[in-house]
Amino acid sequence: MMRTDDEERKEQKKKHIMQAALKIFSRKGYSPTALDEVAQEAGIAKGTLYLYFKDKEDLMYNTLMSVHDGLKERMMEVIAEDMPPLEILEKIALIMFEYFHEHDEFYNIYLTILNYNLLSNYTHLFESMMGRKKELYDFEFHLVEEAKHLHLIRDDLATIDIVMAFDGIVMNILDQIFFLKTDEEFNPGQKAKMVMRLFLEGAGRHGR
Amino acid sequence: MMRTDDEERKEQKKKHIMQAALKIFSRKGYSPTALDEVAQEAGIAKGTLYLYFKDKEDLMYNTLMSVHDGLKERMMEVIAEDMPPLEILEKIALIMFEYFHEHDEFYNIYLTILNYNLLSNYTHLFESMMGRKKELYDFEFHLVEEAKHLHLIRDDLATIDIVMAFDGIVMNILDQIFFLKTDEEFNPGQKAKMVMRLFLEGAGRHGR
Amino acid sequence: MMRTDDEERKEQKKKHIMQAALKIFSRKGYSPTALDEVAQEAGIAKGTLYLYFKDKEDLMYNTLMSVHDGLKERMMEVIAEDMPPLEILEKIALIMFEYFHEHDEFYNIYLTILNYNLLSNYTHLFESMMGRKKELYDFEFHLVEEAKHLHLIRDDLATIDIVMAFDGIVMNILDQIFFLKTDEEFNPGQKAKMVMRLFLEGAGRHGR
Amino acid sequence: MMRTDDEERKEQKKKHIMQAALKIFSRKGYSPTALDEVAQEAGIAKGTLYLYFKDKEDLMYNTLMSVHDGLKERMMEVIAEDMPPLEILEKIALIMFEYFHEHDEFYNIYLTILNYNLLSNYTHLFESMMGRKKELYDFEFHLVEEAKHLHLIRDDLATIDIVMAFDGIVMNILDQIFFLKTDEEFNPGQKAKMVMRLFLEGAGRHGR
DNA sequence: TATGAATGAGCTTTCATTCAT
DNA sequence: CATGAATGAAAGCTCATTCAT
Repeated sequence: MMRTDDEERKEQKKKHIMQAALKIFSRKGYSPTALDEVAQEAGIAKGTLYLYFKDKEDLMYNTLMSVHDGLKERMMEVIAEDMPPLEILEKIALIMFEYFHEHDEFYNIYLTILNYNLLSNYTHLFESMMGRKKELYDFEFHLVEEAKHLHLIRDDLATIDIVMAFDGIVMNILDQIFFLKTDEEFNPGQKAKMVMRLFLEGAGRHGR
Repeated sequence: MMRTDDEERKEQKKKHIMQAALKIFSRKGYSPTALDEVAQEAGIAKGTLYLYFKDKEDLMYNTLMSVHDGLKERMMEVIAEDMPPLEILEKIALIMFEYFHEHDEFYNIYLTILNYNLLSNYTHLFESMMGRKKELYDFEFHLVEEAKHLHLIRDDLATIDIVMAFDGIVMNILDQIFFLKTDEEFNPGQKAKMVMRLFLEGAGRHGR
Repeated sequence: MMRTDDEERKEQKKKHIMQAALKIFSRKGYSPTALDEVAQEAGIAKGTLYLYFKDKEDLMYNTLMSVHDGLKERMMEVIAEDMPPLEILEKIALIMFEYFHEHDEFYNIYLTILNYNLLSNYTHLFESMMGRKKELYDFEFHLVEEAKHLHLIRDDLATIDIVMAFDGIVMNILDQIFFLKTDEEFNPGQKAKMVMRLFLEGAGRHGR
Repeated sequence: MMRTDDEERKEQKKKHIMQAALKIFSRKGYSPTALDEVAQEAGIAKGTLYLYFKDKEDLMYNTLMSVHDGLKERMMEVIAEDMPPLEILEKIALIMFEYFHEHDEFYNIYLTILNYNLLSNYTHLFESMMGRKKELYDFEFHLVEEAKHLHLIRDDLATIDIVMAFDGIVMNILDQIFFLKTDEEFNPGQKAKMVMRLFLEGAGRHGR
């Protein structure tokens, strides 16, 4: 089946271009990135970009989505496993840490995703990313609810607040890696455990 | 004193322009914002912008700084008060909630500030914002250390992690307002209290 | 008579402004000169320029003309004197050397005048300067003709060519001062004599 | 060799653009020339200019240099020939006359070159042109020195003055063509001979 | 399929000129 | 008379997009 071969090759090249795009977008942001530079990074002609992507926004869109797909896939595997909700939450934190630690360049873009508001010119991208984010929140929401049910999570606080707190801790610990850049080696597993302790037990010394 | 009057007026006009700039920058981000639009929003001619600001970046810079100054001032007042560290932390959360709730447009810009990486083209802005952010972290760091000393905060976790967690919770709860836009009226005081409970006690049901 | 006083004052101020304009125009040329800078140099507000001159071109025009008037006046005095033609020519050279040596800033502008072609956008200025230049040529033409008549100048060459040669030597010796900037003190009288020798006797060693 | 073909074509197009640029620059001077007009003259889009030249100054620079290269080449050929110094000087005059007569538009630009002072904003251009001018002067200086040695040129006058005089005569005779525009056909060879006679023998009637 | 030269709309910035004070 | 804030046309330059090869 030649067709499939061709498609395979095409898909491969798309990936190649998106890798280059990720690098540049992540370094400069969307608007300041010139497609010239992306093409150069990918080692192709500028015109070729348009054989694989409709326009600049489409390139950005696909790059973001594809890169986010990697994260999502890893998340899916976890969800599929039959584990207690709090362990899943820890896994989520772990995956975030691992994934971003492995994919340096992804991080800035991911923040751009979350910082969706500034992309509001680009409706399509905006709405898709919004959807993705909500998906994760929804899943975490579901986990927390389940944990509440199992009396693992306090039930005197709104689930949504708890979800936001969890997500906030994870994201900021991540930021710590990229922003503060402490010398010590980053250990995802250890950090995920720490996050869970902070998240579940709190920072206070209550009674202990 | 005529001089002062003139300067006063000039300062006033600068503020006026920055308000317009804030609106547009916050809606579109830096690069996609055309100064045409800012001028129109401010009700002035494009050329007039250059009487008050050196160039586009200078306008962005001053707008961000001035708007952040408002927040910083409020923070300063709190710092000046002689209160226990945990109450100050709560005050910080409160101020964040109040300030951003009052200043809708500020929020996106503030995220842009935090999402500093994408502004790395604009070194001056970048470094100033970096400095501002570190200032706040440093202060929070100091508070947490003090609280540890007073046995109010557990001492088995790194202070920096605790600070990041606190900041993360606050920021994400904020995001909730703007992103999730739940119908219920946002009550800053209540939210701040909730944040402190979550932060100090954790989300878990341990023992209770 | 108040009127005359007023006019006097006005004329004085015009001169003052033109002095400033000369400085800047001479430094930068016409187009690159910003009226802001002229106003600043003159110590007045930009708007004030328009009370004395119709527009930028008018300012340039008057500045050039007025400054050229100074030279022309000196020339006139010479013409008035009743001297043999060759001595008048030497006087002309002398005046050029003296005048430009005294008025540094005038020189560039004067070259601009002569380099009239590039000012062809500015028709009025162009034509006036053209007229001025022709006047001088005409006078020199007349002198050479007279000298031919007196058998002081060879008559086997076209008068116009001789005039152009004379003017060319004078102008280039001038250039030498400003361009080559030899250290030795510039002595106008001596240079004028030298020019006349070169002009009349030639550079060759014929027979001597 | 495809590569060479491409480069050839590119070079050709560059030349084409510079021709258009020369036309407009020569008509209006540097600052008043709008690139729009150059593009129109060249029959291309404005953006295309930037594919061949870094910016406006680069276009000006290359145009001037390339056009001056043509003259310089012709000069080089003469220098290469083994001729007596005075004949070389005559050749130089001849080349100037021929070259400028053939290249109408070049002349104004050339004056601009010489009228270097007003280009002092544009340092790079300025210095290069200054260098070119000095080169010619140096060569002429060398010729005159040689001629002095051969007792062809009087030795009671400074060589530099003689050079300036020669150059001045040539330049002003040139000006005659463009400025005075006498109807009679311009005959470069004849003019060059006349210049040499004037230059060597002088305009005076001494003894003859 | 791939190229990269060419385009031109759109941007930032400058500055001669005006006019309310 | 004098001011200088305000204007807006016009310039240089960039870059996403197209298209002939």
